[in-house]
Amino acid sequence: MNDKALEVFPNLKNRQKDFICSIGFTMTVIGSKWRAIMLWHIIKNQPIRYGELKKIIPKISHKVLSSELKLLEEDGLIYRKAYPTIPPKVEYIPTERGLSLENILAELCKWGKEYMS
Amino acid sequence: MNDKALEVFPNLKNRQKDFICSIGFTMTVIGSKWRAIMLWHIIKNQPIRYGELKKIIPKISHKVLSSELKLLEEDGLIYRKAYPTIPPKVEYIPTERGLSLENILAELCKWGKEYMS
DNA sequence: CAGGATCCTGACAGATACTG
DNA sequence: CAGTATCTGTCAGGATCCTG
Repeated sequence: MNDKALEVFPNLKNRQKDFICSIGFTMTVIGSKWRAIMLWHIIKNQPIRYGELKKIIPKISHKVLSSELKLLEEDGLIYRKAYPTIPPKVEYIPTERGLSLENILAELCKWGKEYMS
Repeated sequence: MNDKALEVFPNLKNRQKDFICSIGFTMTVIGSKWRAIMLWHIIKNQPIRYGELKKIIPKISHKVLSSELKLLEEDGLIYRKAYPTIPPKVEYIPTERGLSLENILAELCKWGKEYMS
């Protein structure tokens, strides 16, 4: 039942096992406190560097930012391009799969805007 | 900045205060583990009774189901209609505001389906 | 600059039992 | 039937300091 999902999202097995419905599955992928926001900004500002992302989302901690970036990468939603320079430089860009969520994120953004000034 | 949001979603002040972007706001409303799933089934099976919802989402516990229902009600996304009979009967139906999320939920469902069999 | 390593805490979440 | 009450555990998320 979830075999296909686990094939495509290998690290999912460490997070949640069985999804009664596909909404639960999608929410496991983007439903954390920061992941949707991060993916949104990565899409809108690609390529974006670690520090820039931190500036755009100031409230997120380094630990959460880096661990969530890793999860997004493991889920194949973003791609991490590291330049072996000193000081290091890392850029993040969305993958095709990440871009497939753009419409949803845009809708989330739009809906929320109606209740904010 | 969030004054309007707090007006319309009074109980939000107990959950999260400042939203850097509207995606974060929307996710606070529907981004929990169960809330999106619950709202989806309430929309699709309205009016739906407590026990029916529990059957559709078997993995959720009574405690979480009832507390999340209360949150959905406080956020004005669903309406709770209680019949003062014995045994009690309660029906849940989406409000206009709840229905305004239907498209988003449908998209979440559609996206997830592509990765499940 | 872009993180990793630790340590810590409260909110989320589950199990079970009970009730008007 | 539709929930509470209680007790417990887990884990996302935060603070802080360290490093190639």
